[in-house]
Order: sequence, then structure tokens, then C-alpha cells
Amino acid sequence: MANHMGFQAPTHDHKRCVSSALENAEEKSRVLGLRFTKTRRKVLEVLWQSHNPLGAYEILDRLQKDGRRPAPMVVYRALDFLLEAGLAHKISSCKTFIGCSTPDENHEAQFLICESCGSAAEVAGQPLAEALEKTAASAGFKINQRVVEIIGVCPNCQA
Amino acid sequence: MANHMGFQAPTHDHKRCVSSALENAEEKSRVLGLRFTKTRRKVLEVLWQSHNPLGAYEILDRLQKDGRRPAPMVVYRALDFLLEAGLAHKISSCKTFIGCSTPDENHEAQFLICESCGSAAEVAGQPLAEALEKTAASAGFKINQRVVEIIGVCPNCQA
DNA sequence: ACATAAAACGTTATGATATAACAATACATA
DNA sequence: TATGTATTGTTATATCATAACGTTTTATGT
Repeated sequence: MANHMGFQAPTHDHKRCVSSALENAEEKSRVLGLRFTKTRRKVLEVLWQSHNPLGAYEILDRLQKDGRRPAPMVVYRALDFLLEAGLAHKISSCKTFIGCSTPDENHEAQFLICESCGSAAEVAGQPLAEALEKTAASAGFKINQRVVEIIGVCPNCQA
Repeated sequence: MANHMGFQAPTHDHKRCVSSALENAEEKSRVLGLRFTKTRRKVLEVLWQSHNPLGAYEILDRLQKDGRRPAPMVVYRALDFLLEAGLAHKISSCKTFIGCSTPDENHEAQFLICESCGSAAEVAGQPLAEALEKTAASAGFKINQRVVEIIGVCPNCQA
């Protein structure tokens, strides 16, 4: 599988990321009986143009190059679908969206976000999830959803 | 100290939360040579009307009751100051703001947010911070800032 | 006390993000 | 092919946030 956690080397074969992401999406949709329509596919494609999360209006800009600029609703609706289906994630602190790199697992996303190059990487949730669980438990809190967004400098930009 | 981590019992003496928060803010500003002006104080007071985070325009609504409605800039500027001074925090995923319950420590805030009653509580960052540090380190990532917002049901609402 | 510079404020305008509502179309399936 | 449901297209509008600029307040040196 081409998609995986952590930051990609600048030299990685990005086409494989894209094709594998789209194939995964097709497959997941097929299995779950979801409708992976043209618009939804296009939006996911745009999200996968890079490993940088995009704002909804940036997505619109990029769709435009490929025809007439759709209304914002079009993108937000497609995003709703992708989020719901676990094919993309929202990064709240940046008001951006990114393709999910591990859509086959049923996970909550936790992100490392580089201030320098803008790229973002999903990280393994397990150890974090445990720490969160412990913290919550000690406050008597029942967790439904986690937002974990770590901002800093990625390995590529440190070098 | 009246302010502390975790969810408050519905019966707690909230006036003490407010007065202690405002006193802490005065003191911290004095020590650091910051200007805790009238507007900034009012906004912090409004934030402390409850333990529920408020949107910027909700804050405006509440300031209005106490005179003429200020322009949004007024509130956003005061919030900038309060965030900068560590007297308040932003909760990105809800686009809201909340008074900091432990402004004397130099900490990053991590929140439990109740979907049922809307209240939010800061939680001790140390164990979480360690888990985050570990996760980041293993990806070669240098952390500058953390956004941790756990959504679920608080102990009061479970009962 | 007065001049000066920096910080804060008031105000207007505008940018950026997101959703409501409803008519038209495509799709699944009986 | 009829029917209900999901999706799309479109217009309008709500919500969140900042730019820019002139005025006022405040801290500080003289």
C-alpha cells in the first residue's frame, strides 16, 4: 500500500499516493454501498494533489481549472460525503481538508502539521488515544470524538 | 485557588470562579507589565459568565447588554490580547473562546468539551504532552503548538 | 508639566468560511 | 417504467474574522 502514516520524502512517487487513494476510495465505496460520484471523486483528486491540506475555496479554485467554477455548496457537500465516509479529514485549527491516508481502517485522525511547508501527516493514534482515554476517564468524561492537531516543523523542513 | 481543572459540579460557587479569574488576570498583567484595560476586562468577564466557551459574536451580544454594541474588531482585539497573555484560550473545532482556568502556569490548553451542556474543562496536559512528544519524535517532528479538543459527555450530563 | 512615541480604541469596510432552501436531475429497485 | 430517494445546481444569506486608518490614551524622557 502506497499510502501510509508519517511525512513523505520530497522525492516520493506521489502519483502512487493519488492512484492508491482513489482506488481505495472506489473500493471502500463499493463495499459500503456508497455513491462515489464524479464530483466527489474530483474533490478527492484535488485533495490528493499534494499532502497539504486545502481550504474549501482553494479546492474550488482548482476545480475551476477543469471547467466552470462550481458554487461553494458543491464542494462543501462533497467534503461532507468524504468526511462521513472516512475518505478525508478536516483540520479545524487551519480550516482545511485533507485526503485520508488510511481510509480502510476505522480511525480518528490525528495530525502533525508543518508550519514551514504546510504539509500534514496522519499519525498512529493508538498511544495517543490511550493517553486521551486515561485523561478523560480521570475526569469522568465519556469521549465521542478527538481533535488532535500538532503544529510544528516536519523532518523535511528541519533538514 | 478557586479555579481548577476538570468539570465543576452544577452547584459550585461560580462567583468565586469569576472573581478569582479576574484577580488572577489583574495580577498577571501587573507582574508582566501588560495593560488589562476596560474592554479586555469586560470581555474576560463575559467569558467567565459560565464554563461554556463562547463565539466572538456571542460575546458581542453580551457586551451589548451593558451599553452599545461594539464592532466585532473590538472583541477580536480583546481576544487577541487575552490569548496572547494566556488569560483565555481558543477552541478551534467550535470556533469559540473560553477563559483560562490556570493562567498562572505557562501551559498549553487541552480541553474536554461536553456535547450535551456545552461546557468545557481544561485538563492536565502533562501525560498527554508526553504522549504527543513521543509520537512526534518518532516521526522526526518538532512540536511548536498543540491543539487537543476532546468532544464527548461530561460527568454532570452522564448522571 | 510637556513633548513624544507607542499602544489601544472606534469605525467602516470587506474578506473568508459555511449553510439554508428549493427546484431540477440522476439513480436504485420494485 | 413508475416511484421514491439521493444527488446536484443555483441563489441567497449566515457566520466568522481581519484590513486600514484616524483618534484617543498611556508611558516615558526631558
